[in-house]
Amino acid sequence: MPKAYDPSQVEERCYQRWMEDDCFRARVDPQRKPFCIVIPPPNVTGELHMGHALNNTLQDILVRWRRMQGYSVLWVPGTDHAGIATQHVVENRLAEEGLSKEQLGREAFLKRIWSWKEHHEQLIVRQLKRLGASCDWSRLRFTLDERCSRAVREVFVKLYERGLIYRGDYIINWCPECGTALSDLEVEHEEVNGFLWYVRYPLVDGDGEVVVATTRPETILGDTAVAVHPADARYATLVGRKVRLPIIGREIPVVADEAVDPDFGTGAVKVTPAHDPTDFEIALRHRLPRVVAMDTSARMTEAAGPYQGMDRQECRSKILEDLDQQGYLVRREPHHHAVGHCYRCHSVVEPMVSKQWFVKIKPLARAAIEAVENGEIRFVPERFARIYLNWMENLRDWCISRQLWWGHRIPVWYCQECGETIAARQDPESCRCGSLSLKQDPDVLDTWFSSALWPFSTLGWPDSTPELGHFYPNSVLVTAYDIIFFWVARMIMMGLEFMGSRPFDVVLIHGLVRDPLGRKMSKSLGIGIDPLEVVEKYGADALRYALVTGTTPGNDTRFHWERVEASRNFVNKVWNAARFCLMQLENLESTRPSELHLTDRWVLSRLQRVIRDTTEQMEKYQLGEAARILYDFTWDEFCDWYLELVKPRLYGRADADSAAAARWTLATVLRTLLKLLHPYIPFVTEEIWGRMPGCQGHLTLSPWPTPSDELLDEEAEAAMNLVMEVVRAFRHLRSELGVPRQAMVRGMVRADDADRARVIEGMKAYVTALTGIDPLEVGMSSPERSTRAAAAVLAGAEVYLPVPELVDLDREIQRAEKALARAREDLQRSQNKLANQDFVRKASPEVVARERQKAEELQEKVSGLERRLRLLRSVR
RNA sequence: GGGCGAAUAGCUCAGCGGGAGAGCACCCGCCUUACACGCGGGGGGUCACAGGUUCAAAUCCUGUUUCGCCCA
Repeated sequence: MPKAYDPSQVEERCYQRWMEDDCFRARVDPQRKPFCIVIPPPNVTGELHMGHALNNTLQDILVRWRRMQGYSVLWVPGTDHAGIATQHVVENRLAEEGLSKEQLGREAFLKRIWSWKEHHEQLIVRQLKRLGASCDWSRLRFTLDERCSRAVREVFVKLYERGLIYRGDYIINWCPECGTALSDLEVEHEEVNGFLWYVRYPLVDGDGEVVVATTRPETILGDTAVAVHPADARYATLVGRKVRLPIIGREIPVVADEAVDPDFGTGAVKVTPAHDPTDFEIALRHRLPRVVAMDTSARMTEAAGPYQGMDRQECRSKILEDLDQQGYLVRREPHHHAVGHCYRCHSVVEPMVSKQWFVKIKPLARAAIEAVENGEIRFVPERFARIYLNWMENLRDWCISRQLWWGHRIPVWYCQECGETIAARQDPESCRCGSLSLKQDPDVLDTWFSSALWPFSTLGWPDSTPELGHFYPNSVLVTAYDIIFFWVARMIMMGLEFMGSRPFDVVLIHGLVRDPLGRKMSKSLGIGIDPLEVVEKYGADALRYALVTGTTPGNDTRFHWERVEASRNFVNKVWNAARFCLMQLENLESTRPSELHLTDRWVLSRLQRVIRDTTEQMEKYQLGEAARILYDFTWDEFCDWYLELVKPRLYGRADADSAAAARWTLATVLRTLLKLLHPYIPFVTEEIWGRMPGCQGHLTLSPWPTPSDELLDEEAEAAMNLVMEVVRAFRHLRSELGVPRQAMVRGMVRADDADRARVIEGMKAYVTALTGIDPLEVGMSSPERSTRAAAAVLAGAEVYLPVPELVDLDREIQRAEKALARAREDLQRSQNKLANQDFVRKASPEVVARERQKAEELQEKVSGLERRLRLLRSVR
């Protein structure tokens, strides 16, 4: 076994063995409780980033843990076709070859994307395997594969039949760059410093005028009214009159509408129904016409008169110039406002009237709100439930059509003869009217429409498969908070609508992985760190451990190489602890020895608590906290204390029974620790497991430990606490006095009572082994010449190091005084508490008992220090 | 404008009603036959601020400040 653990020699081979033995295959077993997670499908656009690494590590921890607990576990892997993003990337590739998708044609272009998809899907699967993800690979899905597509059609048609999907002319967000409509969610609002322009609109009758303020002067060309607030006295006389649009001269009415904010600008606003959502609503109320002044490539239309053909930027500058020249521009003031940008290409989005397909959201949202309100679906941490509800409660209809080629083609056909609209599960051959001339809608669906079905489409829906019956609802959904609205909310709506029940019990939310400076990792900024690079350098176990420790659900984390290094060190620590154990375990006795040593009883007792605490934390999804408990126990108690304590029994010529008990304990603790650690660091633990005598099969399929009450041993824990205190005291004194490490020195322990004396007497050899104190005298009275010794006073015992040549009496007095002052202070505080009747009456009995014990110990310490000081002062 | 989060050791962060913690960094001493990816010892914090609730507050409530995020 090599001295340092080398993940590159282990991990891939290890994963291969799991696959060969089919460890991750899910089986529908009604006898066992199901545990099912569907992966948040990564986009086939690219490769995995650090966020995916975190997301999948969390899932894998849960899945491995439940599998060991005996659940029938299914983790469904898969990828997402990511409409806009993937089409974009492939289009860019084409552009490099000097080609456009139009030149290629729809079919050929789609073929290109499919081959892109094949390549990236493979890449992603490989990456997930490198991370250790224990998915059931036989069930790999893709949002655009045949099964998922069937589910999409089924849902679309059903919603259409139920009147929950409709097509119509409404204001949508248009990205001129991507050439498609976007949903409200796909628009990112960014604060920009722009201007507010004040423009004069002369009255048609008489010589008055209205001044309106606008941030988008080019939309003047689409104005069909001016609106004021009905209660605004300034404009009361103007309502019902007409103004003339500057430059193009169209006459438009002044209307009164509640939607106008009298405090914005002049209180009079221009109304551009075809290019602004609020104005669109106003126009409906006042039956105003819509003038489309800009087309889908953000160029001005015929309606823009002299500006026709200009793009929006150009038009804005030109019209401002013209307005100014013709005396219509009153003034301009700096204005800070939010402008919508496309979440994919980042160009400015234009609100625009357009014929699109929508999902009526209100009826679906109602049930989705209720499911979270009544606790059917639980968010961890809980605060995300409020965020979810807040958003769900004021939703607008969901625009689902996209002017793309890559995606689920909308299953709707239009009859070229009678104009009938047909939504169908199977491609129809003919119309009801008998016509064969049907044309399918050219658009595709929003990617999130198909991801919304993921929890059941991956299990075979709309067929009623055994998987669907067993694994739906899913147990947990693990995802970052940034797609709660995009994805989680929509899955809940669709699950409730089509399965009649929630898609999952728990939504476990995690944060984003940021760079060391707290910036969002971004490939374009060159500050992304490739998880595979980390895996290659430090191993997957180290990366996994680094990602989940020191984090708490829902909070962002920064990626630090030092943390990975620390995790690598931990993995190595486990490896070496095991190496030590395995060197001792050649002749493993599998039966429990009749007699256990104090140290055995102690470590076994502590182990029971660790089993209980880790499991409890995991049940609460506190995976970072569980990892911390395991780290502390493994490193501090098991390695630093137990392994050192056990050496004399194994190396020395101690009796065979004791050595056998030691080996049994080593094996027991190590075996249990490997199990507990396995969900976090699956590779190294499995590798060690494979080398342990008496461990059969795969660790990953072995049962999760349960704590045994019979091994809990408070007496042993108390005794060991005293021993450890004594050891620490000796080490401290040696270090303080500068006694060289190699030098054996005499030491004494005076115990306050016989029990304690017996404990230390019994552990003499071990104290010596750990401290280099030899001989060690244990008694109940102060040693002779103790004034010439350095001393430490503990609760119930004193420790002496008689090295007269190194002891400075004044320094000893000082040390004792300092310790006494501190002990007295602590004692006082404790006594005050206990003297408080309210405390004794109201605090829980355990707390009071603990406080009493603490006061007692402090009293012992104070008395001891007082004795010590009297003595020291008397000889001075 | 509405909502959410953060503020704890030099740095990065856990802890979230009863003894201030970890990793890294720092200081001292060690190649002690599992591990220098290590071992032993040590220093370092009015837990942002101001009120309140409570026998008890870093932890709960209210307000303030600073930073970040989401929605409109």
